[in-house]
Amino acid sequence: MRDATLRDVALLAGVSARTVSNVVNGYARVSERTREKVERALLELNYRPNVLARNLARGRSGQIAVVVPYLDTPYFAELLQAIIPRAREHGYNVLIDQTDGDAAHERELISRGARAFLFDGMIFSPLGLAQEDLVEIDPDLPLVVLGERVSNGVFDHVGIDDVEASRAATAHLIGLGRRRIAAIGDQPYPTGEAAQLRTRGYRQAHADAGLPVDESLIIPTPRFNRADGSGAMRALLGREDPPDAVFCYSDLVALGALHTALELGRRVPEDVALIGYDDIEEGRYSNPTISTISPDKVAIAATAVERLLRRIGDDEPMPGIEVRAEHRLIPRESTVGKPFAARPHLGGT
Amino acid sequence: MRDATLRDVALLAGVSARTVSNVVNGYARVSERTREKVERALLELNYRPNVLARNLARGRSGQIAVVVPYLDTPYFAELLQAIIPRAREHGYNVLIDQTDGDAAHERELISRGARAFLFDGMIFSPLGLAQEDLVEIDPDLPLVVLGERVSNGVFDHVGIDDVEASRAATAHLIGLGRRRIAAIGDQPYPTGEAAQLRTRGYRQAHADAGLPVDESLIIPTPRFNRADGSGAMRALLGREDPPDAVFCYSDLVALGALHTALELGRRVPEDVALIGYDDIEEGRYSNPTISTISPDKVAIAATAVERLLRRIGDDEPMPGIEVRAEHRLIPRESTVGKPFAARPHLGGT
DNA sequence: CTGAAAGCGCTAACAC
DNA sequence: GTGTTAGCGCTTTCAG
Repeated sequence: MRDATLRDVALLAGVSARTVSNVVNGYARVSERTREKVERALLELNYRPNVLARNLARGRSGQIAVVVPYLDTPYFAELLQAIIPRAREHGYNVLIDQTDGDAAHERELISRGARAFLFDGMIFSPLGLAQEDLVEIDPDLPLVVLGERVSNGVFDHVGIDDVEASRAATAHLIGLGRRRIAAIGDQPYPTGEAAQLRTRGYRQAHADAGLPVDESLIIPTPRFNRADGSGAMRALLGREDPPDAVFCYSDLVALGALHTALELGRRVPEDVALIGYDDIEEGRYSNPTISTISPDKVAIAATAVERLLRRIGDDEPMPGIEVRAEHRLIPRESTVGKPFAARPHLGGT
Repeated sequence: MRDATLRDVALLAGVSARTVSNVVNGYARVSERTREKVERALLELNYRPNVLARNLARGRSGQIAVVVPYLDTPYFAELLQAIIPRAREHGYNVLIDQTDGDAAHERELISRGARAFLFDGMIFSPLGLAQEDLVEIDPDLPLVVLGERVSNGVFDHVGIDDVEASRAATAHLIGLGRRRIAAIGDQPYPTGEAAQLRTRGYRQAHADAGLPVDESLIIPTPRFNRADGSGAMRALLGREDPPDAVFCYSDLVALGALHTALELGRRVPEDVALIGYDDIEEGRYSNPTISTISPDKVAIAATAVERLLRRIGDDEPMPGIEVRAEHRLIPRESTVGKPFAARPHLGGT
């Protein structure tokens, strides 16, 4: 049997479609008697509004898109986990897409998706697209960008202060007495802005401490994953003058680096200390556990959704703003060692 | 400026909406001349079909829902990663939802979502819902269930042979000479069918080897995550007669157990060997790496999507079938030790 | 407070 | 081949 439509309900209740609609959506005041009649009919026919029709009539899709480069990157998975319930609270469904960092795909989504009424707005974590590409987006598309870009005034941007966080991470290593500190994850090309901010913080920490930067210790990697960290670490440890500490641009990189360091017989942190970035759960269970920069993901998710819905709600395009979420440094075993184990102190001068 | 509609294009091209629709959708044959005219108009107006309107007219939503308990569980993330491109190939968008294992939420999705035209079909990995709950679903909802349930004939089911995989995992440990083998992850209640299948395989391996099962070594856990594995391992190692091997019902459980074993000063695999389940990437980078049961996720994803689309396409409800995906056991360091390290052999009698 | 009716933009009989 | 047109099911303006 076909599902009941609004009209069926109206017929049964002996009222017009308009009134049923009012009841269903809680719009205008409906008299007590009418409401009861309608509600009985609603129940009897087990009515469910057809979302498609509703949205067509309303001129919106009721969905927001969340676009990330990779779904199986724990950081994004954890972020999504926080975004979905927030969106749902506000009656929005979440359409997820992964771009694999493909610039064409990212551009396509930005230019077509919203216009096709696939979604009303988008939370976007760009990878393939450089800052300059983002200026060409449709200013009518409600957009919130996550991560390390800076708003250009047309979309909102939410992220942490990457330069400062990276500076703090590097300073933490310096404070522990490390002097040859490598950095894994630089991306010295236009789409690598995220990485470059971290490199900047790394340099700044060195400058603050009056330490020179050995450029050969800054290792570029195509992505921020385990394999990248592993490969870079292997190269670093193969040198005659290996580093005594490494600032990794993601926890995944740190985990890959850790794996390889141990495999090659190095002790962590005694021989080489490691700090990551993102604070994914995995880093709390590795052996040793990974020190990290912890961005406030819940706040990022909540802010992103809140800003996006506000943009969707406003007809006038509103100027893009910049939101800084909190972050903190969490020292764990990969820099400060096991809590109760007796081991030589490496810190101090 | 408002976006161009089909009608605008028709007007400009001097044809009817019908013809434009034909061109856009590649339906009936259109004469070369007309097609050209239309395509020029299409381009000139930069036309994009309104998906909402199209779907309303077609009576479908063009979306499939993928419902998993937790998005930040690597196994699900990896599965989703494989599902999304498959669905997209066929022109479907993927709506993702996480239920947190909440039975009410799961039931709600099953009963309402499709009827509201939110999605045309659903790939579902149930957690809160017991097998018996699934029989009550709308037989008209195209549904593919993932994981450890068995099809009841109304929906399709795709998964691996859990009993056999679990038997093999346990037999692997027995073959290495282990005799006191614990199992972490049992769930002796109606919604724990997944876990129970694994326990069954565990028992079977013991029976095959003529070994008794120490019931106190079967540790139930509420979920399959790191914290569960860690807690269970702590309890096991606190006993006077600790196990010399553990079969963990997920890699996450194994990773948590590993963390705690090392923390308590045990050597893995010398003192206690560990095997997991799922083959998530994390297990290939842990120290030591985790032996595991590897389900063919790509095949599972492809099969699930393919079956679902077939069900969506068929008007007649088709009988649910059972699809078994491949799996294999991957021995890694957590059972067989480091490849080149000199260490005492524990195998043999 | 409620009814009638005009769309939302597209698809797909049904004609010609 | 192509045009006409009646919906898809809901929202919402305009009357009353």
